[in-house]
Amino acid sequence: MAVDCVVFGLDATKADLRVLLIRRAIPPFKGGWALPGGFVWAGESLEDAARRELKEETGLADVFLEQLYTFGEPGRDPRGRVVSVAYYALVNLNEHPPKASSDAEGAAWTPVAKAPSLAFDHAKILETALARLKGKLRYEPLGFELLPRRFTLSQLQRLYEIVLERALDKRNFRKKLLAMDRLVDLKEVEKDVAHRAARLYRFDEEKYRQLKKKGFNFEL
Amino acid sequence: MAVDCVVFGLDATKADLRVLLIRRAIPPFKGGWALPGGFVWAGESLEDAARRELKEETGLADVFLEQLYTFGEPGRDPRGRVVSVAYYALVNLNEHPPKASSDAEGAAWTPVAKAPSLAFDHAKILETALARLKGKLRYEPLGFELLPRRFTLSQLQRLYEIVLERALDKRNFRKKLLAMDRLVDLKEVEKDVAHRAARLYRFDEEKYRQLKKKGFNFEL
DNA sequence: TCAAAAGTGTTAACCATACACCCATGC
DNA sequence: GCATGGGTGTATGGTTAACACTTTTGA
Repeated sequence: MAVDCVVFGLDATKADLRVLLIRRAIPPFKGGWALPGGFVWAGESLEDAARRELKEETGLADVFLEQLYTFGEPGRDPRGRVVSVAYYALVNLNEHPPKASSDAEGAAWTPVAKAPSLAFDHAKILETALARLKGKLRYEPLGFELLPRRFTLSQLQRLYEIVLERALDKRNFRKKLLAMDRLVDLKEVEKDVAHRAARLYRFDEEKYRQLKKKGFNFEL
Repeated sequence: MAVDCVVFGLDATKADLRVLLIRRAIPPFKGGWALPGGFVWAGESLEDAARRELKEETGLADVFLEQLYTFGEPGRDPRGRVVSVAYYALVNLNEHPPKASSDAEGAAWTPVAKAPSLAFDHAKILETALARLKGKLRYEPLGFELLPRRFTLSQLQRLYEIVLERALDKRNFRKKLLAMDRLVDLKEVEKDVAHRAARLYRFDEEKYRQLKKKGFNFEL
């Protein structure tokens, strides 16, 4: 019984979506790239195991984490029958620089488009996670997890464009998001930018939870 | 490592959604109601295990089956740590009368609204499956799995109304579904009904698969 | 003064919704 | 002939989509 984590991060400056990979320190696939993960302990819940492995292997803690899918084909692990429950996590890359430790000889934020070949069936897990992220972003405001707490509307739009892989109209995007009334205008602007400074916003989680309970629809 | 199955069936005549429950033949919870399921064999995939258990305990085979969620809280099974991968299945109740066998002393189609208390954390699994069914029905044409191969538009509408738990407008429903162009008019009508006979349709799976590849949207 | 990104409204097409009556059939 | 459910169209309001220019700032 194992868990694996697909951790997505957004590099706001370089405009690409990245995934956190580790180099395996132990066989099988020693030295190869893989998703962070490992075996579940006896008294531990699956989500706790995922968070523990994430912490151990990459230093990340307190991130958005959700169950993705369970992979259990008999031949997926050369050591024998290992069923793995995959989770996906979303983090803001700038606030969460990863550091390597114990099980992993290193961790690296790799652009998803350029991911190397991965150990086990991790390529398939990554693909499943990407599909889920794209699907979910369209009707739930997951995206905020990938941004800093204070962000501009352009950053938010860029995020949607990167994940959904298509261009969005600026005016329509703003209209729609502001109409959703989930954003709080912080009445502040960016500093030290070489162009007109943009307003900063934050996501209003409280309002979001209330509306979600009522069955509100957040489709983009 | 176990699997459990939430099998939904639609009783077209009585207009309710049912779930297939078994009476446990062995401890723990002997004699209590539970979802069909059991342990995964060594060389078997998770989905194969789910199908096997379904066949053994209820006689059902060749049904629509999809992974739902994995439940792994340490205390969920009194025998010790058992992680269970839950699947949900959709069947047409009239074409699939269940029969009991081996592990189960009986299987019964129970209206979901009146489900008895269930063994293990099966109530939670059922709840999760219901939420998934409702959510998915809105943007994927899952519903056809619950109907006979040949059905009327009224049957289809009733299904949506039962699962989504709200009334739908007849004219708008027909317009929308016919516009989706996923239904084949069989140029036949019902027989032996005490009112005007309705046209029969079938679902066009081929067209559906093609459109799905192109990212078409089936929202109702 | 230039470059770079922020910010802002209007129009037209489309889609969702609300709504009521006649039709075919078996009893 | 009546009860039952089948089948049909239109008008309105709201939502989405397309589209271009001015503003602010720092270098």
